[in-house]
Amino acid sequence: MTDFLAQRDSWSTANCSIARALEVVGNRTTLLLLREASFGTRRFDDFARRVGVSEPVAAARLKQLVADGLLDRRPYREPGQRTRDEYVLTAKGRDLLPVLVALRQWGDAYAADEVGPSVLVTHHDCGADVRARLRCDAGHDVPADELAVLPGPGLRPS
Amino acid sequence: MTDFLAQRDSWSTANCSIARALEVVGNRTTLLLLREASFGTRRFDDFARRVGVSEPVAAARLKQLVADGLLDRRPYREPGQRTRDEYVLTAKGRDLLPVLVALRQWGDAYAADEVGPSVLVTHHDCGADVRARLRCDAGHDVPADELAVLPGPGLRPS
DNA sequence: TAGCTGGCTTTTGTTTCCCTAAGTCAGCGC
DNA sequence: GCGCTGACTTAGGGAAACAAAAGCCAGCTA
Repeated sequence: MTDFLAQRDSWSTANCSIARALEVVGNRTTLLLLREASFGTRRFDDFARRVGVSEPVAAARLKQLVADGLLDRRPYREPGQRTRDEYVLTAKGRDLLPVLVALRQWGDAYAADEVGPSVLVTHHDCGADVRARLRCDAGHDVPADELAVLPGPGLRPS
Repeated sequence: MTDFLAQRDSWSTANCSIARALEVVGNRTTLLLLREASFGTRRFDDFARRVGVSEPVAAARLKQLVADGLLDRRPYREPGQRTRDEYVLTAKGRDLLPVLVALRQWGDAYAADEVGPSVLVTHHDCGADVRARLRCDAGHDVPADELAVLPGPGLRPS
């Protein structure tokens, strides 16, 4: 980490994966729409109402999420209803679930109601609470102070 | 999940932990400043330059992060230099690391350079890559399709 | 004590995000 | 074929976030 920090100024943040991810989801409304999609919401006006956002904004953000490949838009038909479009998470969108779980976990710990969180996320198979944990590929749980940051192959001089 | 969705409209998102977390960190610059803090950056102008943000914005966001308890501001002194203030992560701020790791992971997978990510996060003790994983308290790894969402104690009627 | 440097603040202007209110359009039920 | 409903789009405007440029101030160094 010390070595890393010493050469920290030799490269730019142009290739930072966090910054790039935030260009796609770095905005409140987008993440809340993904929350709703993960809850199973599919219809346009449900998204707008449940997220608490106006229709023009919901339309613009949903369109962008489809363009970015996080949501899939496809026609569906309920009996006795006309054909509609629904929005469902793609694999790319589902892969953001750890971000949402980690945010919820932090919010539960530091910004929740006194009575507790409004939503519980559990493991469907066993009923236990689900958390986002840092683990290394060798299988260890990794506390924050055991993280090391190193320059990677995509490092660019600034 | 189906039961949950059926009653989804009976409560509001006023007590959503994700929304509350996003009121603190739901903005690109704030998360990038926390990224820098997690890399070990401490000085004001290093934050501004490395995040790529103007000084007024860096000053405002850092002040807010201190007010929110994610960063601690304290005086320090390098030999031969005058006293300065530095910004270091608090426990509350460190608890956001899973969010940053999850974002980086997603960015590495879907938005990284062809040559690879610019930064590697590893376990200091064993050198293996670190990831944010969903795990339940019973110890199982939880894939996205095994998540269940249930109403919690802080649920509010809308 | 005069200058230099780090760490901000002030000013001004632009862009992005979001709102409300109203309008459009397609298709099903009647 | 007429209205209704769901799914948007258009128009107009306010607030927040950001940038560039410049100024201020404290405390070392000389």
